[in-house]
Amino acid sequence: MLGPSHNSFRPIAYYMDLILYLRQHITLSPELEAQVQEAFKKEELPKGYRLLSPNNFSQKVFYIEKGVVRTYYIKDGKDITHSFILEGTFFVSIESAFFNSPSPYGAEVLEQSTIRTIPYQDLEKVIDGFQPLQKLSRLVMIGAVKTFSDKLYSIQFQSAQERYNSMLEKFPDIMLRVPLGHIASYLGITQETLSRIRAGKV
Amino acid sequence: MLGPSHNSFRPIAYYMDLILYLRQHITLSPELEAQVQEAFKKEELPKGYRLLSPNNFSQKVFYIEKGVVRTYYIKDGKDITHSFILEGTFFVSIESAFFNSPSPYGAEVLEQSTIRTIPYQDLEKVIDGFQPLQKLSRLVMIGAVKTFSDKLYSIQFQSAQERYNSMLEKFPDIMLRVPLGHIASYLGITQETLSRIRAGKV
DNA sequence: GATACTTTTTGATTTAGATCAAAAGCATTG
DNA sequence: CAATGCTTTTGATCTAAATCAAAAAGTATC
Repeated sequence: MLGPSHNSFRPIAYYMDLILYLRQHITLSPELEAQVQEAFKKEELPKGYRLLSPNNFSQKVFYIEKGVVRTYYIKDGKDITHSFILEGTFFVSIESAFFNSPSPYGAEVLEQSTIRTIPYQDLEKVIDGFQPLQKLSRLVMIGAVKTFSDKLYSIQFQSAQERYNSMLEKFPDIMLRVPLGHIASYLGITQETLSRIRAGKV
Repeated sequence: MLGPSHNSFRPIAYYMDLILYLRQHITLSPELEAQVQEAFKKEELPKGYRLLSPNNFSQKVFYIEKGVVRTYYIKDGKDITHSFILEGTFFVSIESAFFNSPSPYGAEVLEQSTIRTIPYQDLEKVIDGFQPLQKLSRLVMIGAVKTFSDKLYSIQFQSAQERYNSMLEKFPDIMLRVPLGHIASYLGITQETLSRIRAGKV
């Protein structure tokens, strides 16, 4: 799953239109803009809507204009949060789109969200036709690598307490928007431990 | 640190010339080939050679034609292996090259190696000039994302024993080429624990 | 406002793996 | 082939966080 690149200074805007997002990063010709508008289908999705199910194929690329999406997988029957994806972020199942295998992850909408969707094949065609998009797509990938690299570091080298603290610092808003259990599994700890950390009983 | 994309079926070739590598993935015009040959400086580096030091800047992009490189960082005074990089792989400090901050990681040569080097700025220029390279660089990024994603999964959800087993399975050669201590820190465990696992005393 | 359901907290116990310390194996070198 | 310096293994103890179980708090429903 290619997720957020939280590292890039994300404005605390609760709406990030796709075209505006692109304009922030590259110069859009009217032609490209039209193609993007056309190619990315826009949908309003309700809380709980399942964008993809674990162990299924999905070659769709999503862009969150508004809302929160959670990706997760099922390990030993338990639901583990893999990432939270906020407005202004692309995501896609790496496994499905790039490696042609089923996605181990599922994705569900946590709040009523506005999401734009495009099949990966179509996106590739659009990208190939426009130089600036090629550059942007590389940047998006770099952001994703950084995100994973940072998360790996935190899981491998930080204590539960440290991870909680830095999450509070980096994403104070997410802590308020999603239930504790999801936060805990995202941090790689149990809900009980997270509860104890919050209570300072640790 | 952008590391290996082990997922892509890497041949057990102990030499992977840069041009041959590129030819496997894209069509090289004679012009592009000449530019690549020119731009990537080739060096023979001895065991122990330090390609980059933790907490320094380095905007260089490396490609391993032959040998093994280890990236690591220092956590609480301890040297922790972050990745092993084998022949046929590009790597670069994400932090330095893309985010303009010092690299938390160092990199050292573990065996006498043949390595090609290019400043990131120069590489960007070459990439921008050639459509096929743009595509390839996206693929390399995707591979890196997958590698991190997989490693994150294994650290977060597999036991030490499981991680050891899957490493044995995926990279039997690496286990024979590098000292145990490096393997252990790469797996996120102590050398003692790894030793016990190997002895089946766990 | 009592009933049922969900989420969070608290408590007791267990465990995987870390830490500390030392012994055993293995190489290199003079 | 002793002497020295690594690398790996073994042993004893400790600890962060998991697990299991239940209580408390919060929210929604009739």
